[in-house]
Amino acid sequence: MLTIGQLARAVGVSVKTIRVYHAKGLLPEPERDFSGYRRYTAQDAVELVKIRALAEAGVPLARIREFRSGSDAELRAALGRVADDLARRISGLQRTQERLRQLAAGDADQLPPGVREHLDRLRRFGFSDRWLTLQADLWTLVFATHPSAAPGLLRDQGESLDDPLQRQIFLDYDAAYELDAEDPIIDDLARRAVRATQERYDPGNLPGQDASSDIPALIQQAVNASSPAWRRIDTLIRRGLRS
Amino acid sequence: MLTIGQLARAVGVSVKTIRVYHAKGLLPEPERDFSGYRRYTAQDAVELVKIRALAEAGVPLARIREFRSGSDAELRAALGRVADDLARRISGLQRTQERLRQLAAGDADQLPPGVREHLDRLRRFGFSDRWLTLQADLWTLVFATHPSAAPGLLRDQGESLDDPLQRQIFLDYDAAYELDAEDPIIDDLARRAVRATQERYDPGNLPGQDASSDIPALIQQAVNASSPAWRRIDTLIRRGLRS
DNA sequence: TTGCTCCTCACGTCACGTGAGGTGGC
DNA sequence: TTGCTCCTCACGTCACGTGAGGTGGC
Repeated sequence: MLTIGQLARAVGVSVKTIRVYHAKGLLPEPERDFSGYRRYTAQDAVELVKIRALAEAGVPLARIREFRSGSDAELRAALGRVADDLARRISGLQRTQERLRQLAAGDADQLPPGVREHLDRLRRFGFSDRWLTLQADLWTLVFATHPSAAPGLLRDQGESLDDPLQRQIFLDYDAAYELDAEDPIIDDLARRAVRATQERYDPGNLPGQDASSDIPALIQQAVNASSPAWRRIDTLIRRGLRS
Repeated sequence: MLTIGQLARAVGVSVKTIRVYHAKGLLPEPERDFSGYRRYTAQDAVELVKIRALAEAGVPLARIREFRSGSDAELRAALGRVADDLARRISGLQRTQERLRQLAAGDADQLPPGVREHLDRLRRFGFSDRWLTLQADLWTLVFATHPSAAPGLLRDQGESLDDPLQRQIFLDYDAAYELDAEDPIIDDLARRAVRATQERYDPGNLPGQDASSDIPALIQQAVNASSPAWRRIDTLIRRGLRS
């Protein structure tokens, strides 16, 4: 009944797409008329609509062909999984859309909300410019990669600065940058940091140690790279928290 | 601060993706350290997150590069358009998901709902097997390609069969299949069909003539191909409806 | 007759993925 | 030292798109 062009228009695909599906064995080659043209039935159109639904859902063509050879029950189950996958992809795209709207609304080249204030506090407490730069980079990165978790983490960090004991540990950490890695001050600093962390957080619930976020670990690595002393403090703290 | 691998993990892309973005000029090449490794700042991560938002929204990489060179206002407007496009794509995917769920639930290899009954009626009215097959194909195709409009069109078709005059026209159409294309019966039939159509529908609101659906036209073409007499009827009816 | 559609190769494209073969960092 | 990461080509892949060069249908 239908030529390849008519079928293509009916289903909303290109002629080439249909020919590719024939070549890959997704859609059986139909009868040819006396001049060699493919002639399609409505059943072919129904098949093509099904194939398109799967292809649009992101299923690779090779897997769609496998579906055709499986049993009806298998196919049913596979379709369910594909639909679930698609649901996840859709919500991913909705998050992408949200980010686009945010980018369209404001200029994201500035510091994330609250970070400016956080940095101002650090400056007043006497932290070094190096530490401030590092913190600016850190929070920019956390906000860019984990927009939902970032505000909570920043608030937590702000609270820990309220405690003079904690604050002193951070100040000492900052100052340790230029120390020799073997300096005994470093061992003392690491011990205090471990104790303070254990008092502040439940064990097994340390911020930045949860599986959902490896960003702090990355930051830590990047931080470590810049100073042998900082590298040693990190090693000692990790050892202390594990034992 | 960050190596390419760390940046990749932070943003959730592959190392290769980042290198491709450098090669295509989407993301500027960062400084290298003394051993030739690329070293990224948090700002680079923010840039990369923006690029990914656009890429995930389906914007071609070449257009993303153009965005970077445009003014801020242009970029803002372009982002809005991208977000709108994405919204459309998302609702398309939601329809795809709905189709997948339907395929997972029931076996779609059978006739669409109501078509079986329609065909039974046609048989009782004395239509030929050829006509029944054609109608089965036609409705299967319409339901596959226009699932939301199809039930209404089928109901409309059912109603027109209630009218003995209309029904006779269809029966004569069916029977004309084997007539010579020059047979005067055909001219009479075409005149009656035009009159009935004009009485039944508002001019400019003929079903299947609206822009939203070229399916009936395709079907008609396919139908025409099988009989010179039917081809002639179609030509005469179109001429009659236009004048 | 003229424009439109169909046919089959063959090559192009887009956004990466995958080694190959070699070097640097903890 | 050993496994992991980085580097630069070069080629592969997936799902089509795009001619090339030719023929059929209204």
